[in-house]
Amino acid sequence: MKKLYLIDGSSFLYRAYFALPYLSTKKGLPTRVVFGFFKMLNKIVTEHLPEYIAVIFDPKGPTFRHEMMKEYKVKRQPIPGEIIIQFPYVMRLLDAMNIKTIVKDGFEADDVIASIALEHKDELSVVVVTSDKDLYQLTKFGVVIWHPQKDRFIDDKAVKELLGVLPSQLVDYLALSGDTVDGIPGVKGIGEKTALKLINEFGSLENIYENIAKLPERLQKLLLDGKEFAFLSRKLCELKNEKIDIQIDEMQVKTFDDLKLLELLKELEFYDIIKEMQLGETIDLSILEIENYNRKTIKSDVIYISVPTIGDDKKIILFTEDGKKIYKVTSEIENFLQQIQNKKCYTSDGKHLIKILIECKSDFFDFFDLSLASYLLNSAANHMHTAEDIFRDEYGFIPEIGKNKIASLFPEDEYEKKHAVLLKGLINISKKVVNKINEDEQLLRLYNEIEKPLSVILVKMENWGIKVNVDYLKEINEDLKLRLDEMEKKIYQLTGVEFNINSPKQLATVLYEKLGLKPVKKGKKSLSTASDVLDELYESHSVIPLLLEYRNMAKIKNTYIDVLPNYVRHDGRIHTTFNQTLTATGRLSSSNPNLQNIPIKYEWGEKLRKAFIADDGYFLVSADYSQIEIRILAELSQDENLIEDFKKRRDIHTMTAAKIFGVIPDMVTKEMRRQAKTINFGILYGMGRYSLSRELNISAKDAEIFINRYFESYPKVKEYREKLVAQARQNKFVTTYFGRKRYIYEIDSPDHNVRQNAERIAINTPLQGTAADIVKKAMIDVFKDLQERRIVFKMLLQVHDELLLEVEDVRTNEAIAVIKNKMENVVDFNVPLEVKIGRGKNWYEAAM
DNA sequence: CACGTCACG
DNA sequence: ACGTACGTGACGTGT
Repeated sequence: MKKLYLIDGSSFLYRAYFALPYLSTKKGLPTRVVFGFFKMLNKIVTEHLPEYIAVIFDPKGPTFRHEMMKEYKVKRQPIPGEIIIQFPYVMRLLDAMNIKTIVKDGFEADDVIASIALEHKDELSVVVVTSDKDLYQLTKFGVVIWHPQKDRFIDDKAVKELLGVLPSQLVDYLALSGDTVDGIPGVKGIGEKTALKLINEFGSLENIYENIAKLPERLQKLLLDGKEFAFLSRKLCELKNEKIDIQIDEMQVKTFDDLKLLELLKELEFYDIIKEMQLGETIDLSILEIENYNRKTIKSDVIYISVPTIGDDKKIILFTEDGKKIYKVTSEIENFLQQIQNKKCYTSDGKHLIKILIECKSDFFDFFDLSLASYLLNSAANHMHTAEDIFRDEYGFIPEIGKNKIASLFPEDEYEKKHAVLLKGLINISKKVVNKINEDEQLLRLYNEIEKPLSVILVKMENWGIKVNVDYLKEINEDLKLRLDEMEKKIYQLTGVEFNINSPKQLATVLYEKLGLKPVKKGKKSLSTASDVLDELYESHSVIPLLLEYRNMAKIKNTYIDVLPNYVRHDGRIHTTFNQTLTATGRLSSSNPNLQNIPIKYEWGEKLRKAFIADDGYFLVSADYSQIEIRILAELSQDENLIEDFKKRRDIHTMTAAKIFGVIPDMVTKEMRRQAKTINFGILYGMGRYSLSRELNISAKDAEIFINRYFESYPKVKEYREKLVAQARQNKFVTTYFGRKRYIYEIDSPDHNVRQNAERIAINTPLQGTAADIVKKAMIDVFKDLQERRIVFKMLLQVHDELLLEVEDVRTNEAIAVIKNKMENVVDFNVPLEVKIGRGKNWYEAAM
């Protein structure tokens, strides 16, 4: 007889959760539930070989609770958050495994399982996979239970052996003993032993109560007190036979969707499973050998180039023709570069290759930058799309000589060997990635028209660097040191203790225990001393203002003034690194050092920015988009009111204030404008009433009123936000104006917090991302125009909505006009873009 | 290496 | 009942 396996989904979820140790991806996504779920399910599929299979869940997934139990206020163990978080992944897993998932509105999983089992019990051998004792009832109809923990089949006889009662008595037994796992209350004070004795003596619940007088007094009392619960429990346990509209064909076992499954397993970082199942394409590494280039004639039209970073001075290039052999270029690099001018070249770090080209004074030639394409295809990946990242994504491991067996294949130097293996895999991946990006017209355009040309500019920016006045930094550092010493002493004086102010833990002890300050604002593990908390305590102790100032100064000293001079190279300039393939939204990031978070506020921020200077004969020019994200919101939502405000060049926060407070713009006070500004930003971030109330220090109710007033004033904004969430829910991704994609799988999470966070991401990403696209395109346009005009300039920094350039002083006026014009006309929106631009001998002046 | 904190947009 | 804004990078502390 053919086999039908009905799997109790929640049973698997819990089993996986409790049986395994904590497991999570690099980014912190817990994964043990999906892992265990897969293992168990895969075992069933591959070892039991059923012809039909289905997994059944309660209607609201793992968060389901019996409605009836709510009425009776029966407490069930809360669902572990881990299970809730991983539930969407389990659903994706089932989808990828092509296994029928059944969730019936209004029907408990148990009842659905029972109904289907009974429907098919005669023509199929039905196996119910569960550890839920409720379902053991089914054995009386010849249905067999597979218990995943005990790893055995259970039939009607086995039920009697295991529990001591017949399947037909099971409900009455559970009505008394309860089942904590399943949330069946049972009768208080009666455990498995007593229940068993009673059932075996009297047979049924009714019979027990009829003969209650025969029982000892203590038991009588327990039974009478718990009578309501006993019958409720029984009702909960009874399986209903419903009409479930599922055709047997729908449950037919199919082969897995290997591609989907691989994607998911990679995302969950289940590399062992990928290997085990041989899902990743196995690379034939055996033909690899490394040979010296020696001015060889390169025959192939397609080559893959890798430039390993060995040391600063030692340059080597590895390349391969059609993946047949790896060649090493250590000398004759110019000759090599000459030869490949007209070939189709691939590489996984374009910026690096361009730097080599520049160093070798070779002409620029075109190549395919795998990392940029890989980034566009999945910007939400939790890595930087380096060669290793891309390789690991595909094959599930990183070649590591020594640990890995492939090591023995290489007689050459280890470092090169590792790269040779990478190279071989990356060739295969390149082909796939090229195909994938060609499928999405918009991503292809982003690649060709934005990311690729931008990478060339970024190289130049990194190479140029920005001039820093180190002497000046040392000077103000002396000041800073003195001031910090003073403040330290004062803080000790005011608190009466000497302690490490930089230790949040010690500071918390001093503030909250020694000084007995307020019952605190917030705190998870230790009590928070964050600045917003201290702000609220501002009046309660004279040390608080000092602490805030001390923190600010210490931060600027430790993070900037002490550190930046170490980054200044012999040319007197700091060369940051711009990462083009990191952020989920499409922004750049800057590191080593990060020049996108140089302080600007307060006394010391100003002082610091004055250290970034123009060379003699140059000016720094700073150009920044004003309120670009709100303008983009106006354009994308096509909200007439918002568009009009910008068209008439009105102050947007004032206009918002006028609308939500119902006054004319002239009546808007500073405080009203401030609140409106907070709301405007909140809208961009998908903020809710609670966070707004916290931010504005008003009640949640008032915050809600504000938000409602906002949406009444800008109705299309509300629509647009809702549209984005709906889009995300449907596609599992959102896009920017230019079609940049961000996948958001969490949008389906049953966990309220996770899902709401996903919704905020869905709202914010198109706005932040479109801004990022616009600024990137602006960089390209500005660069090109200045270059065509032969203006001597250096593009130095991009700080999300600001560009900083160094321009020859004699043509600064012209350059300013060009920059402003290009930036404002990057896109043809209904909403005007506005750029504020200034010049100066230092960054502070330029951005004033 | 995680955490709390804080710098920027 | 709970916790609460998007995107980053870097520092010091403390396990």
